Parts: sequence; structure tokens; C-alpha cells
Amino acid sequence: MLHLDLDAFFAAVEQRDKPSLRGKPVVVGGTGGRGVVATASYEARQYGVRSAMSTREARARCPHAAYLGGRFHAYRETSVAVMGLLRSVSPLVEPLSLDEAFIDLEAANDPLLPDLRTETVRAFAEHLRTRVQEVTGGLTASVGAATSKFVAKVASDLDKPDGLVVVEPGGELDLLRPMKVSVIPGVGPATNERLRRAGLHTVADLERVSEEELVRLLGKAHGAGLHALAHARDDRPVVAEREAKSVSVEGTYETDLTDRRLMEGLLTRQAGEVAERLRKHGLSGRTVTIKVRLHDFTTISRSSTLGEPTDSTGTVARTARGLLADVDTSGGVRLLGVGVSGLADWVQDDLFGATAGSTDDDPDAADLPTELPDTGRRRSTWGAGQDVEHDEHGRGWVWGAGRGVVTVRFETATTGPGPVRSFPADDPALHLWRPDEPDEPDRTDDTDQARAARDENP
DNA sequence: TCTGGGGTCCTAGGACCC
DNA sequence: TCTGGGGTCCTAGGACCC
Repeated sequence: MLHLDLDAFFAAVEQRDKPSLRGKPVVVGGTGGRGVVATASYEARQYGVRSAMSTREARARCPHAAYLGGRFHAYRETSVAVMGLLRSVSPLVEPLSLDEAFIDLEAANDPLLPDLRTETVRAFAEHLRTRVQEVTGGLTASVGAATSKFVAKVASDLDKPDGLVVVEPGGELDLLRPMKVSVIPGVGPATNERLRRAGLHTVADLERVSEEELVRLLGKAHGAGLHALAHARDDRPVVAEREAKSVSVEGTYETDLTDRRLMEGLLTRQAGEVAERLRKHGLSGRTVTIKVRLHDFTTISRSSTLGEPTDSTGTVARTARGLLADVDTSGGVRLLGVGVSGLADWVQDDLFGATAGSTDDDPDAADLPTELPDTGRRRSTWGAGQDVEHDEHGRGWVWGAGRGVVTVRFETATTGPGPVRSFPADDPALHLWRPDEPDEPDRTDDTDQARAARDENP
């Protein structure tokens, strides 16, 4: 089993496409007041910037980094190239996200892999890493190879970035025993704390505990799963095709919402996006769920299961608004979301043509507000690395900004070194470049990582 | 102005059915 | 008249992953 992980993927794509960002700290993620970091380049990690950290904290730790909202199309294109390469090696490829995949080498049909001896696999994996660089225009990948998914994934983490670790068959437990329990997938903060209280810190500690005890501590599925992994027992197969089980859209707002009508309007808009994605993928679902995160971060969900599957904007929207009626939002709401689950992979036939386009009416939605309150703050100031377009000079990106002046470098990896020009910060000819238009709606409360995840797995 | 977005899986309780 | 035992479906919440 092989696990391949592209190093600091989103940031690496930015550095590839904007040569002058190379060697500099780059942070990709939400750039708003409530954004979090999706990916930090290794230069930014030196300052303690990490994924999932709030962008606010990242800016405090590394103010001179380039903070980018991300360019999903570029990430997806690069990912498609890598996954295509992997599938040329073996039909059994399981992408975990845009930048990560398992490959079953036993199913491989590559002449460069005549057998699965350690040295053969090592040489093959090195060759694969080189090929990844070729197809991506220079991105590096870290690879792990072992007898199971679990150990392969642990291995790929050991020599990051740009590393390769092959674990010999039989050597799995020697590798795992000294490691912290948190290396095991499924051990997050909550499980880690439970295990810590039980005096279990390392895999070796876990190995000495009976399955019954772990089940008592963590519940049936989790306990049994952990017991197996702690003994390096993992026979999970590579699953190349997965069916989507739910489709959802959510958004966190810059300031807490208090206006119920506005919440209904936003929910209605989200319902439309969910329904559109259902239709685009030929799906429909029976259960509509809303998610509401209150001002204090408590999260509430309400769901309703319909008599038959739907992909209709009106049905999803009306159901969602009805569910909101059940929630006390008086303290303010920071996040709203709508999802549909219980998916059927068939579209209900419209035998009588009565509801053409399967978008039924939703007259109540017509006059609902969707305008977010104006916080009165200036639209985000120009920042290094941002993609911009100038009416006269074309596409470029911000090299520097300050004191009312923006310096733009009109250079990409394909256009090569270009001119550098300065403009007044309020020059109307200069705007943010939005590569996702008109493909997708402009949503400033949405990160490109979210778009990436949505597109990959509807 | 701590704490994104899109997912998956699990658990537990209640309704309901045989 | 003092209380079964399964099974399925639904709902709400939580943990976790990238």
C-alpha cells in the first residue's frame, strides 16, 4: 500500500505560479476576520503558522506572509494531473482529498514494479515522486509505503516534505510502538484526552490494553478499531469509487446575525446552491438538515425527512426555513448551513411534465433579504500575493501594498517575469481577480478549500 | 471579534412494528 | 395489570478527517 501526500499543496501551487513567492511565507485560507488557515508554506510554518489556526493568529505570528484566499481551479487542475498519474500506475487509487491518495500496489500493472520487494517498491516510489514533480510543474510529494493503509500513511508523514519511507513487512509494530496515540487516525483531541486519563500515551501502552477495556473506554466501534490499529492490524481495502452520502453548504458570517428574515433569506440561498449541486450530479435526497452555530459556538441541527427524495430548490428551501422556526436565535448566529442526505442516485422521473426543471415555486422567498449588514469597514486592503486584474495591464498579483499605493507584478509562471507597476490603492481600474467567476457565485464568506472539497465530492 | 467548510461515521433515545 | 425482545427508522449531537 502506498500513501502519497503533496507537500503544503495549496501554498506550493501559489509558489509555483508566482515565482517571486518562492522561498517566502505563504498562507492560503480564509482571509476574513473569522478565517482559518488551510495551508501554510514551510517558510510560514517556521513562524508557527499551522493549518486550522485562525488567520488572525497566523497574521500575528507571521505578519509579512502573503495571505491568499486561494485559487481552486489551479488546485483542482493540479490534483487531476496527479490522480491521473496515480491511476496510470494502478486502477485502485483512493483520493482522500485534492492532495492525498492511497494506491494499492498489489493491483498495479506497471512494468517498473515487477514485484513488491522492499527495494523494488522503494525504487518505484522514487520514480513516482519524480513523475509527480513532472506532471505538477515542480511540486514535491511525500510518500509512505507499507503493508497497510494505516502504516503507509504514518510512513508518509515521517520524512516530510519531499520524503519517502518504506516500512518493511514485519517492521510495523517496532515503528509504531514508541509513537503517541494521536498518530492513529480517529484519535483526535477528545479520544486523546480519554486515553491520557487512562494513562495511555503511546501505541505500546495501547497494545497492552484488552479490546474489552478499550471498548468500555471509547465505545464499541471506536474501541475495537483502535485495538486493531494499535496491533498494526489493518485490512481496509482501497476504495476507488465512493458514493456521496450528503450534500451541504454552510457559511460563517463576519458578524453575528440577529435578523430572522435575513437568516431565512441566507438559508434560502444556500438551499438553492445545495439543490443545484444535487441536480448537477443527478442526485436527490429525503432528509433536509439545517445547522445553526450560535454566538457562543454551540451548534444546533434540525432535520426533517420527507416522504420522497427531492432535488428541488423550493422544497429544500421551504423545509429549511421551517426547521429554523424551531431554533432560538436570539443571542445571535455566527453560522448557517443547509444539507441534504439520504441520497438516491437516481433522479425522480417527472412522468407528467408538471414540474418541469424540477424547480418548484417558492413565492415566500421572493422578498427575503440576502444582503449582509455592512460592517462599515473598508473592503479588505490589498495584500501581497493577491491576484489582481488591471483594466489596462491585464493580470498580475500584488507584490507590495501600503500608504495608499499598491505595487503589482504582472507575472505568472506562464507569462514569465513581467513589469512591476504601482497604482493608487483606490484606482478603479485595479480589481481583485476572481478566477471562479462566472463558474460559481461570488461568495466572500466561502473558502476555496470548501469549493475544492465540494467539487471533488459533490 | 478565538475557533472554516464539506464531509463521514458513530451513539443514544424514542417511535413504531411484529 | 407491573411490563419481552428484536428490528428499523428517525433525530440530535459529537468526534474526527482533510
